[in-house]
Amino acid sequence: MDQDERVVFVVDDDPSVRKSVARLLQVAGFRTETFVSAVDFLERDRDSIGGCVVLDMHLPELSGLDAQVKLAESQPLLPIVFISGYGDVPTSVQAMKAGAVDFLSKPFSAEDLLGAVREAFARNARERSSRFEMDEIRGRLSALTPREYDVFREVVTGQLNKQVAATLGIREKTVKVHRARVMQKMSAASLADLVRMAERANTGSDALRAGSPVSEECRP
Amino acid sequence: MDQDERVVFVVDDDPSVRKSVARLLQVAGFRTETFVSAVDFLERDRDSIGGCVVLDMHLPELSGLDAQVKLAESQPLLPIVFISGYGDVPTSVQAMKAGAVDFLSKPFSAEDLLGAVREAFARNARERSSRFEMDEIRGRLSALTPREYDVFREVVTGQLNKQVAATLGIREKTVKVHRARVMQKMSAASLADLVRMAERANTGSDALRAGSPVSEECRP
DNA sequence: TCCGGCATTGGACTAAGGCCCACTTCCGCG
DNA sequence: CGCGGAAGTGGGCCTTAGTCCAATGCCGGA
Repeated sequence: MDQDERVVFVVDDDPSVRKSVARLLQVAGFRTETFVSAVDFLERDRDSIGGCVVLDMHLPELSGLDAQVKLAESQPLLPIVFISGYGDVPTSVQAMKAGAVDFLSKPFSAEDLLGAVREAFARNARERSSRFEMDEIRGRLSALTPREYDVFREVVTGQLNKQVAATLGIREKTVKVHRARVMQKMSAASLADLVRMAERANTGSDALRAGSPVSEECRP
Repeated sequence: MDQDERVVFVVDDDPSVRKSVARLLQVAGFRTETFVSAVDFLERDRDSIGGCVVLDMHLPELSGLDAQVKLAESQPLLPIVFISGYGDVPTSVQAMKAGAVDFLSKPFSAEDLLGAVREAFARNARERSSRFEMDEIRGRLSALTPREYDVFREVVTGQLNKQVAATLGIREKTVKVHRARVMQKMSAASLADLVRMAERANTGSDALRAGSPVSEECRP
């Protein structure tokens, strides 16, 4: 799913735009797939496919913004480059706030589109590799038995075996056994490794949540 | 610099806008300061002040976008809420790409402005606390002697004292001494703590850089 | 019912880390 | 030129951590 599974999905109801955009991207070396509507596109199986979406803002049935929301809910997260004929400011701002890579007004230059698509690819690659890493860690984490997980949590917060034993109400000896198994199952060469894994497994989901909730700090 | 040092800086060349925006924010409980031009604002001493900026896009001398760039170069990083009379799409997109919180077209509703300012405050608070934490760590880090720093780097990658001694060409005994001092100076209660500090000290500057550079992954 | 996974503990032993104290060398600074 | 900080070295002692082998009790599935 690595190299050639990187596609630019072009979604526009105007055949001439689809054609010209697709050609432009193909000439630049991108693989493309075109869709007439967002609904069509969303029906396509996108599992384990990387790349990005060039999405027209004004589509029948499902608008660009709605498609963006739907896309954000599904896996894998494909960055969006919007293109729009008579784009208005609020729409473009909304799109950018929702994480779009760029918002190009037609007519746009080839350089602008290619630049945006490249940026989208880069973003997708980052997102992808960080997700891959996290899935890897989570997978190993799920292979831990409940008790091992208990020990894991305590250990990565810096507790000594003795302290872990006290909190869990077991012998220090037992903690050692669990701990050794944790290190094995997590493929951690050292405690430092384990701590780093714990960090990623957390910061990952936090990062996704960050930004939206209106917390306490926004009060005047 | 905590509670009351949170100000909304309102920058607009139109007196009536300044007045109404300031009043609106004050009624909502925000402290405000108004400026006629971006140049004026940039001259103000903003050290250790939190809050955000409500910035008009169309200003004489220095435009909103230019002011945004200048502001991004200086400390502290104040989130920007743009307001614009006849905003065009490319400008708004550019502003959002450069990290603006929102881009409101005049006339805008009180709710929209207040919502944006609250979001900006929240973002500022997050940025601030993470920066504070990082400064704290960096400060301690800079208190380490060169040798201690060497040991620190090796230790947080999970090397055993023996291995550290080998790479540095010193006795394991000496490593232990340095290591102990590192733990003290960094106020780390455990190796896990130390590793986490090392992570933050790194991810911090990385996070700021991320997003802009066009790396290798963007090729088709 | 028997087997395997899980949790638990024990003993013995080695390696590694932490702490206390003392001592030397080098180097810049007053 | 002496002083102090930084670095390196050493011994001793204790605590922790890691490892190998072994064993018990529990529970659910074949």
